[in-house]
Amino acid sequence: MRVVTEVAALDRAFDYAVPHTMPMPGNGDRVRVDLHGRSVRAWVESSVESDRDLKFVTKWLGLGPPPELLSLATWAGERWFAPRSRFLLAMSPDRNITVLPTAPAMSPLTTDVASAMSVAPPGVVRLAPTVDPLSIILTAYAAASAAHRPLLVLMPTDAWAERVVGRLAQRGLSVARDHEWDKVRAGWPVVVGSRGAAFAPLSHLGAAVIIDADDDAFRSEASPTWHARDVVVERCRRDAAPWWMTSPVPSPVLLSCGPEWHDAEEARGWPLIDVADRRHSDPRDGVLSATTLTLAHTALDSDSPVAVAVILQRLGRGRLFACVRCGDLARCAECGAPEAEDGDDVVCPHGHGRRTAFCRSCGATKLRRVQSGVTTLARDVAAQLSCEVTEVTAATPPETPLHRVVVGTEAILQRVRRCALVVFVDFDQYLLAPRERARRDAVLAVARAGRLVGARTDGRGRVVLQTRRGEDVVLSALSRIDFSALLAEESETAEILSLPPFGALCEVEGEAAAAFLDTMTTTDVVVSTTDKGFVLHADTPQTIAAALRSGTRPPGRLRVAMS
DNA sequence: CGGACAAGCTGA
DNA sequence: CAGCTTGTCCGG
Repeated sequence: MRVVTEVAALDRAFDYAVPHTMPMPGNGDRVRVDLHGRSVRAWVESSVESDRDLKFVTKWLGLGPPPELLSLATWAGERWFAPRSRFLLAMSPDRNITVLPTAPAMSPLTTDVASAMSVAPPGVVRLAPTVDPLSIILTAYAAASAAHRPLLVLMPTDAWAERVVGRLAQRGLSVARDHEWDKVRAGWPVVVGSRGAAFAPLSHLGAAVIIDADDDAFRSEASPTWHARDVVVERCRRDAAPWWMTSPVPSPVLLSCGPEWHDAEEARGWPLIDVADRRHSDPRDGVLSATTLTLAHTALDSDSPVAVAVILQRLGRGRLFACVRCGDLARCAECGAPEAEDGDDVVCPHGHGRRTAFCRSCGATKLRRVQSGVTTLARDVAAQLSCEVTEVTAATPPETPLHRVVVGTEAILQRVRRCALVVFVDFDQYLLAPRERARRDAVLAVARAGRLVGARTDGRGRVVLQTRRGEDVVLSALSRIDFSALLAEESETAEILSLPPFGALCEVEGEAAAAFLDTMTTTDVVVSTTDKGFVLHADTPQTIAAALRSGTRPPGRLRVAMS
């Protein structure tokens, strides 16, 4: 019997004999074996016999992934240059499971549920942020039940997944959460989860749905940096199952996965968006502009428990300098990054040069160090609105009671369900950020904010973007709810730079990186250096993975992040 | 990865 | 030469 061990550094198969007293384990099952003096857990890969004198399997531990998924783990390992065991672990239960419950039959849709279905065919669905995705999920369920196979649904957060479970159960569907491993493995009709559910142990998919597929939450932040979108598309391809993936503004990578569909009335599903241009505002105004203040007071008159959410995208760790007179932040003229102090000068942290310290907005020559961050902002907002505020960051415990005004980072968009007004205090932090992704992040943040305030057709909530920029492609796209120019530009940049989906890249970092790359024998990848390490470019991830496999790993730390 | 095994060092 | 450290090898 051939097994794959849990030892990540040992990504190869070993053969063992099964004792006569033990029933023959199935492929994918978990067993315990002795390996070079230690006892390790392993997955059964195949039952091939060997004529060598083999050690015996010590114990049968329980069920593992269905046999059909073993090759998916191999595929993922090759795709993201990682040991198979990492993915087999993601498909396995966290405790030993030896028996499975009996899965309920797939119930047909009742007529009222069927009438709530959308007609979107499989593919990428451009779905305005406030539009309820349930109709897409039900459409996919209909497809899955026709094939008598389960539906897999991925939501960006666990909280949202939990709400979807409730709503589907209400409609009479038998739903399992992804962490209910035994139910999933037994073939429950619907499985709902977040990113990790991409590896849910279903032998075959009937259909799959990813809501908000462009959300960052779908990429594993730890190595291996796999993406749920790619895993689900691959699973659907293998099972010949249809998939639906939604995004308010589908990225070029998402669009490369399949055909795109959208509603002609799309703009109605976006919130009302106001652009508060602060270029000519009185420098003595506070952090909230006059326009914002008026809207905030209207919002406070509403019956929404949380009325106003003020969001500051977290600033970099460096010290910030602002004009003593008008308060404008010292920023690099080229890349927009906040500048740092160096003697009497300020310098760009990205090496775009130095200049004598003066304010670009009002010409004053005196800059002072300012505290950036949520606490300062909260104090200023409280003073301007003369009311109590609650600070909300990722560190805020979920049970914290909220005042009617909340101030904080983007974590607010996860923490607050509804409010009347969302204010992006310094929207330029997105627009001026040097990162390639910043503009997309800006639009997605506004889309998320839209879910708190509701659609423009409801006419109640709104989103305010405070800016000092005049012409900007993001601002004009959001004002008109027309993202075609933005998408064309994004796609063009990706094509010119050979970024996904037009090419693949991979970051290689760590003390062993340089020595490791030297051992590679392939010439199909282009290696360039960055401040942190190296970036590999090639036509596909498979090309990069093959190049990496042609090398040998020297001792030392090595981090490989494949796109 | 981490156990096995060999070779090297130390002190009585 | 026992007892311990350090380094390399390799796993069924």
